[in-house]
Amino acid sequence: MAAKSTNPHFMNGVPELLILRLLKDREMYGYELVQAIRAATRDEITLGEGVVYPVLHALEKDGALKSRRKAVAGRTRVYYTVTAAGLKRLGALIGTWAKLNDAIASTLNGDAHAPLAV
Amino acid sequence: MAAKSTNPHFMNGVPELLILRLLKDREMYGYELVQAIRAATRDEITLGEGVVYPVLHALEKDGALKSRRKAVAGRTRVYYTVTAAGLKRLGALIGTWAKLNDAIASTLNGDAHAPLAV
DNA sequence: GCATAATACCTTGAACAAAAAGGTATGCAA
DNA sequence: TTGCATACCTTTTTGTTCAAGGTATTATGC
Repeated sequence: MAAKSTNPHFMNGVPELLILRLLKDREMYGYELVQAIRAATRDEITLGEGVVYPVLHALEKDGALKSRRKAVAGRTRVYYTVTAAGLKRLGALIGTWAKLNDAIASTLNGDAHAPLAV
Repeated sequence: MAAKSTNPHFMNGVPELLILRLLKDREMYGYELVQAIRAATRDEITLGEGVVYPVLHALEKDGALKSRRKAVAGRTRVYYTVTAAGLKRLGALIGTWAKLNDAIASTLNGDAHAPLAV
C-alpha cells in the first residue's frame, strides 16, 4: 500500500502535457517548472526533477522546445520556450486528453450512448 | 508514428476504475468486459485480455470482487461482482480521478487560483 | 466431415514511463 | 563552516500495460 509519496501513479503522458502548457504562457527553467506544477495543481500533482528534466530533454530533442542559457545572480539557468512544433504537439495532447476524459466520464456516468465530444 | 494498435499508452490505473464501475451495474465475465469497455468508451479505450484478466484476479485477491463459475451453453464463464470493499475502492478511485482531472483542467485553462472541487 | 472463426479462459515476456534516489555545484544565511 | 536553497543532471528500480502466445469448446462455412 505504501504511504502516498508523491502521486499514486495514476496518469501517463500527463507530465509532458502540463509542461508544454505551462511553457506556452512563459519561458521557464526546470527547477521552476517543478514548483509551478505543484502550484498550478494545488499540490495535487507533484512531478519530481527526475521526471521534469528528462521530459524537457526529450521535448527539446524532438524540436518541441528550444532552450537558452541565462546567467542569473551568478547562477546558470536553462530557460525553455515552446516552438511551433511544440504548440502543435500540445494541441494534439490536449485533444487526446479530452477524448480520454470524455470516454471515462461517460463510462462513470453510465451514459449508454452519450455522444463523445468531437 | 505507428498505427494506433490499441491505445497510445496514455492512462494509468484507469483499467481498474473502468472495470469496477462497469461491474457495479451488473455482474460480468472477463471476455465480456473487454467488449463492454470498448463499447462504453466508443472504441476510445481498448483494454486487451492481457490487461483485464490480471486486474480481475488482483481485485479478487484484494477482496474487491467475488467470482462464481457459471455454465452457459456448455461453456464455463467466470462472473464477477463487486463487494462492499470494492465499492469503497471504486469511490476512492473516482475521487482520485476527479481531483486529477480538476488539477489538469485548471492548468490547461490557466486558472491561476480556481478552487479545485472538493 | 473439416477447417475456421468466435467464444472464453489464462500466462509470460518485453517495453516504457515515471518515481526514487543519488550526484555535482553555487550562493546565502546562521 | 555548516547547512539549506537553488539549479542542473543521471542512474536505478518499479510497476503497468501491451503484445503475444497458449488451451479448449462451440458455432459456422464449405
